[in-house]
Amino acid sequence: MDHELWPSGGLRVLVIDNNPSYLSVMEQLLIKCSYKVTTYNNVREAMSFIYGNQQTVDLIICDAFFPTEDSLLILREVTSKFDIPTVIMSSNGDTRTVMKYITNGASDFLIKPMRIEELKNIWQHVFRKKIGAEHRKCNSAQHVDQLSYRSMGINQATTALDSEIRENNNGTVTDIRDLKKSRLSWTMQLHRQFIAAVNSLGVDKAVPKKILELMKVKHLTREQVASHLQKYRLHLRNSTQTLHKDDTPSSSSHPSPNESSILRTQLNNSSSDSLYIDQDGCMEITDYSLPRDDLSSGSNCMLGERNNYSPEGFQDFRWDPDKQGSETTYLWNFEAE
DNA sequence: GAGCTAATAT
DNA sequence: AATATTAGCT
Repeated sequence: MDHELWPSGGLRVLVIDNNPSYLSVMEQLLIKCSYKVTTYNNVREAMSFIYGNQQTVDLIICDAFFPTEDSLLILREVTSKFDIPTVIMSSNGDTRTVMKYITNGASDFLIKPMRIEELKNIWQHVFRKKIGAEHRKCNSAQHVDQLSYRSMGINQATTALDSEIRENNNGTVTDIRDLKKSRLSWTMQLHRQFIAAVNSLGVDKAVPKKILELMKVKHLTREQVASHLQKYRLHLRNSTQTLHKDDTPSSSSHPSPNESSILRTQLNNSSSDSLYIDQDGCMEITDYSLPRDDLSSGSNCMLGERNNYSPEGFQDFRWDPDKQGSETTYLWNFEAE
């Protein structure tokens, strides 16, 4: 692995704060920590600088401006387009605010006034991102990564790696914070757990809250389940409709799919023992028993992680940020016509 | 507040 | 295209 990781002159940090005097404070502190510093006191200029220098900005420190949306905007933009680790700073550290930024991709949240000790440590976010990216690219080369980082004397990086990237036997990501993208990806696995929950409740009795409880997935929200459920029901309607279409061409329509508890789902991946293919080329879920790795089973996802607030087998969702092949994502196959 | 649906935003 | 969020309603 080629790690031209430490830029010779120090990591290049871009600081954005609407208060110029605080900007210079930050600058001095950061220079003491031997970073290279660029400062901006307004968002627009900062953004255009980022666009022009995306390869040479290692880290962004951005104040949470009063119009919250500004810093959120930067955050989303930067994390989604350039993948530059971004640290938010603010004097207001209430949980809700912090959550907002963290869930939108912030690498860290620092509370003003900044202590120099904290700034000394922020370099690790740069490597956390890189490690994360490479880790996802070549799963088999984890050790190489760790070794090379270790050999570079970046002990904290490996510590961070060990603690931040946790996977269990199923290859399931165990903590949301390992994932940089902020959008949930409904993988086959996650969808199966969803289906299992829905089925064990009964299709008509399944509501987001109950499903969420049954799924036992850490950090999954009711809203996300609701959204998925909405789409799932759409899918159900759609496929039952297409099943019945053409038999009553003009006279009546049947908008009510209150059919059965038969669930038709179509999967883009034929590797499941609980599925078979029917005439339509659809796969039908025939085994409603719960998958081995989700609810009910005696499974306990213990891998000695520290913040495991789930003694009873909670999982985090498994989303893969750079899935190109999408071999794990669930596909809704609607009729093209 | 929870849930549903449709519409809209990202 | 998939997911998230919002609005209007029960």
